[in-house]
Amino acid sequence: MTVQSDPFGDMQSLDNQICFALYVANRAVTARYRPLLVDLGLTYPQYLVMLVLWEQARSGRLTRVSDLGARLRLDSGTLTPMLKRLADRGLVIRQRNLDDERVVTVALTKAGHDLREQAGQIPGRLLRGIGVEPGRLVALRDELRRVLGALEQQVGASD
Amino acid sequence: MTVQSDPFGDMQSLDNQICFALYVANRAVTARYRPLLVDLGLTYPQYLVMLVLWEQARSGRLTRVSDLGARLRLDSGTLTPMLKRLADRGLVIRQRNLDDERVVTVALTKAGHDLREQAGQIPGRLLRGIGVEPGRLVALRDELRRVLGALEQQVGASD
DNA sequence: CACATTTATATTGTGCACAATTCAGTTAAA
DNA sequence: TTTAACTGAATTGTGCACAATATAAATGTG
Repeated sequence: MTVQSDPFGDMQSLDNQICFALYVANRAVTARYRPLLVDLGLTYPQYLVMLVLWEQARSGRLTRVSDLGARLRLDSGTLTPMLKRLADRGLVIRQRNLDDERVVTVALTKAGHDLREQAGQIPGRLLRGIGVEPGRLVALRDELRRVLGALEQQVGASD
Repeated sequence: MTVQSDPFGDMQSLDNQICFALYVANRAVTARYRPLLVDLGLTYPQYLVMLVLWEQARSGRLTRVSDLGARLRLDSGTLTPMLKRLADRGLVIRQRNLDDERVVTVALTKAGHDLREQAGQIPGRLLRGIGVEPGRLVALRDELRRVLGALEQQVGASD
């Protein structure tokens, strides 16, 4: 019923099917996080930043804006205002590095650290809410990583 | 080296791995479309709207804003300004339905129809650029659909 | 040292997403 | 038929993403 054979760009071509599925799935999953994250006063991208900061805190290393950017694949145009909002909420502190004043380091406040306990419930609640077998999710994760790996390896070797 | 065993929310829990991978992969793929779409003067969401309109045009049915919303899972808060931009570029015409003035139908202009020919090259160019075996992509598509199906079936039966 | 280049972040502007609200128009009920 | 409830789209406001540009600081070169 959904089979098509149009030579031109239609929603049935493989690339469209995949990219559209990615587009919709990403928003659907983010929407699943939303009600869980409002309790913490976080958006999903903010939650990702906090995850990185919590992880880094355990390793004892200072986190720079560029570290967050490398990890989350976001640039300063996205991160700077986001981090300012997190700072406004008292979860992080942004400060210029004394050695190299171009660098801004991002550190957790006590409130930022403490939030981690509440956040601990989220993964379980989300997985339960999705209602998909873990095996399927692992398969999805692996397929995503494979494609992502291929995408990030190349520079711009298209055409 | 990336194995962790933290009981609290960290980037290594399965849900974070999957959702983060989705988040990054979606942006990476959209970034791949961008240089191909600038030739058409479209963003990726605009391209999706055009794909639906091209498809609908072949079936002869009129497309309402709510049809686009149902297909793309977007609400009027996103679609209305997007469609206005497409109308400004002369690709679509928005008009109130005479029978039911609450409804707005979206129709392609000649320029909108004609753009389809150029768009026809995009799927192939994108797939070639990704450099991943079609088999893998099909697997990814199917896994995405499975999870998406599970997500969209439920209402809010979480907790 | 002076000067060009590079690096790290910030700023500006555009375009999604989405919650919440509004509003016109339709339908249903009293 | 007046009113109440509902529907479909538009509006408003917030928060990402990202391109392009700007700024300041560090680094390299002659």
